[in-house]
Amino acid sequence: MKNMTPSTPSNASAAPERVTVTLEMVAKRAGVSPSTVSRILNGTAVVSQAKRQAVVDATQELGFVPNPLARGLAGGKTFSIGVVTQAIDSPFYGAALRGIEDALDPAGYSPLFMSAHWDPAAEARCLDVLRSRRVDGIVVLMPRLADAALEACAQALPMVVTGRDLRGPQLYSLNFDNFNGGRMATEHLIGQGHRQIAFIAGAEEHPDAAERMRGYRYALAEAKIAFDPRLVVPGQYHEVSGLEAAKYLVQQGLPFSAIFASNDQMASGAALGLFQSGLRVPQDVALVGFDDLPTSMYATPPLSTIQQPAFDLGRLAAAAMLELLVGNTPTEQLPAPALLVRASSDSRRA
Amino acid sequence: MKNMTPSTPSNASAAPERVTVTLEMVAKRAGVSPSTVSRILNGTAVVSQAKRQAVVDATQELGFVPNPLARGLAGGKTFSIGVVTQAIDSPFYGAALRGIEDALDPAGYSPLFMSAHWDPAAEARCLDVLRSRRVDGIVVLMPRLADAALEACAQALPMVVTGRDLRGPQLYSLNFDNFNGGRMATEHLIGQGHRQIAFIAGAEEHPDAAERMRGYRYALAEAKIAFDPRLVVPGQYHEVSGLEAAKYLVQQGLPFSAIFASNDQMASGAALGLFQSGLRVPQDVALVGFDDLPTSMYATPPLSTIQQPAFDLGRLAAAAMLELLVGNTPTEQLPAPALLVRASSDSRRA
DNA sequence: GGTATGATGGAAAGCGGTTTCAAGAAAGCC
DNA sequence: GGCTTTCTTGAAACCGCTTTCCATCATACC
Repeated sequence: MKNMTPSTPSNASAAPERVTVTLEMVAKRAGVSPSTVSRILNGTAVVSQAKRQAVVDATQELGFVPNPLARGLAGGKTFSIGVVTQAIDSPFYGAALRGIEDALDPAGYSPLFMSAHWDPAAEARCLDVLRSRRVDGIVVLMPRLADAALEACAQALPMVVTGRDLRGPQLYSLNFDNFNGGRMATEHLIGQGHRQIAFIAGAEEHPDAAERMRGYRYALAEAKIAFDPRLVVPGQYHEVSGLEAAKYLVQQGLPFSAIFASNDQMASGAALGLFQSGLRVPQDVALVGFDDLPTSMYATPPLSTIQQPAFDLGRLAAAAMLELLVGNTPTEQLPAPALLVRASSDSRRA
Repeated sequence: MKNMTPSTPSNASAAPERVTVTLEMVAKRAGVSPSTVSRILNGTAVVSQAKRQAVVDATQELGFVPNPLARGLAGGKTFSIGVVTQAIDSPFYGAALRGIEDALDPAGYSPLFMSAHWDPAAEARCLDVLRSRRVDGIVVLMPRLADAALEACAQALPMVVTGRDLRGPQLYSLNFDNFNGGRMATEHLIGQGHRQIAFIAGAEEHPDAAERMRGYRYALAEAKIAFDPRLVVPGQYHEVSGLEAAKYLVQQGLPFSAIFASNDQMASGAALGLFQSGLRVPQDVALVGFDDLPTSMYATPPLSTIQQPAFDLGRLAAAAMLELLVGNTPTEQLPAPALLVRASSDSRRA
C-alpha cells in the first residue's frame, strides 16, 4: 500500500480540497503588499499599471475570492442586503423576492430574507437581526411598522420600503397606485353593465387595501351609482376570507352581479364560494381581482385583474437600494396599474 | 479636507445612536478577561459561578449582542445556513422555505436563500457563494446536480438534500414517497370507475417525476389496465405545460375520462385547458394533481391531490440540519403520502 | 510538608480583510 | 540644483471574537 500512484491520494478523491486563498497569498505571489492588493480590488487608490496587472494575474491564477466575513468585519461592506417580507410563501411576495434576487445578483450582493408574518413586533425583530448581521441596507416589502420606526432605522443604514410614501437621505419608497387600480377595476365592471358591484376589502390596517377601496368608491360615484355598504365585505387577503366573503354575500340575499375582490387570492376563494353556491362565473357573477398572480391566468375561468407586477416591484426596490448604496438618489418608479380583462368578467363570454 | 469625520457628522439627531457593544466592554464591566466572556457565551469551558453571573449581568445591562461576522471570522460558526431552492417564487417551495425559517429561527440560525432555477450550473454557483459566505451548512431542495457533486460538497460541510437517497457522515436526505403517491392517485381514479386515465408527466430529469409515473403504471398494471403511451404527455411542472398537455390530449381525439397530473400546478393548467375545450371537471373529465398546494383547495372545482406537506418538508430538512450541526445522526422522516379527494374527481358530484 | 493534579482565567495570537500613517520616489518650483 | 509638493506603496493598527498556551491557585496524595 506504500506505492500508491501520486495522482490519486485516496481521500482527495472527489473533494475539491478547498484551500482558502487569502489576500496575503495573492500579495506575496504578485510581489506587493496586502494593502496594495486590497486597494486594487476595491479601487480605493491609484496604483501603477504594472502592479495592478501583477495582482490581477495572481488573483486569477490562485482563484482568489475575498472572504465576505473578513471584509464585513474590517468595516467594509458585507455585500448582503436584508429583505423583510411579510410572508415568504405568498405567491405575490415570492415573485417580488425573485425580482430582488435578480437585481442584486449581478451587483454581487446577496439578499438575506426574513418574514415578519404581518406582525410589527416580528418585523422589528427582523430589522434587529439584519442589523446585527451587518447588512449594507434593508428592503422592507409592505412594512407594518410605523413610519417613524422606519425612518429611525434609515438613520443607521439605507432603506427601501414599498407601499409607503417616505423619502429621506437614506430612505426611498416605491408605492403602487392602488387607488387608480381599484378605480379601473370598478370602472371595468361598470362598463360591462354591472350596477350592483360587491367589494371584498382587505384588512383595514393595510393602507393599500384602503386605497383600493377608495378607488372603488370613486368609480361608483363617478358613475352615479349609490354606494351600498352592505355590499362591502371585509377580508384578510387570503383565499379563505374570499371564500367566506362570497358565501356571506350570497347568504345575505342582496342582489349583486359582480364582485371586485381587492386581491387575487381572495378572488380565487370567492370563485370557489360562488361555485359552491351554484353561481357561475361570469354568467351569473362577474369577478375581478387585483395583483395578477402568476396563477390567476390559469384559474377556471381565467381571472380578470389589475396587473401589479410583483417581480418588477422587487427588481425596482433592489435597484433603488443599489442606487442608495452608491450615494445616488434613486428614481425608480412602479409602472401604472393596468387592467387585464379575462374570462371571469368578460360579458361577451357570458 | 483633512479632518473629515465620516462617521457621525452633525446629523446624528434622532438616531438611537447605535454604539456597538463589544465583548471587550462586557469583559471590562464584569471585571474579567474577554476570553472568559467568550467562554461563558459559548459554554466552551467551566467558569466559576460568580464570574458567570457577573458576565451575564453585564451582558444584560449593556445589551450586548455578539457580532456574527467577527464570530464567523474567528473560525466559529456563522449561525447561518445556506438554502438552495430551485424557484423561490414557486408556491410549493415557498411553503418549504417557511418551514425552514420556522425550524431554524428558534435555534438562532438564519437561512440564506438562493435560487438555482433548475440549472445545475447555477446550483453549483449557489453552493460556491454559500461556502464563500461561510455558512455552517447547506440545505438543497430538489438538487439537479449529480450525487457525486453533492457528496463532495458534504465533505466540506453538513448537507441536507431532499428528493434523493443519500447518506453520509455529514449528509442526510429526505425523500418523499413519490411512487406510492402516484400509485394512490391512480388507484383512486380507477376506483371511481375510470379506465382511460391520461397522465401529465414531469420533466424526465426529475427523479420524483419518474417515480410518480412509475406509481401510475404500477396502479394500472395492478388493475389490469393496459398502459397506453399515447395517454402520457410530457410536462414541465408549471401551469403552461399543464394547459398545453390538456389541449393536446383533447386534440388527439383519444378517449379519456380522467387526468392525473404529476403536480398541482400542471393540474391547474390542465383544468383551464379542459375548460377552454368545453369539457367540465369532474363531469366530463376527472382531475387529480400532486402536492396539495395551498391554493389547490380553492380552485374551481377544488382539486383532488396527493398531499405532500411542503411546509413539513422544509421544517424537517432544517431540523435534520440542526442535528447534523451538533454531530448527531438525524432521524427525520417525511410523512407518507395521503390522498385528498375533492370535487375535481368526486364522482358523486358528477 | 512537598509535589502531582486539575480547575480557572488571563495574555496573546490569529481569522482575512480595510484603512491610517508615514516614508520613499517622482515631479514641480524658484 | 536644492527644496517643497504630490504620488505611490508598504507597515501596522484594527474590526470583534475564538482559541491556544500558559500561569495561578486550590486541593489531593504520599
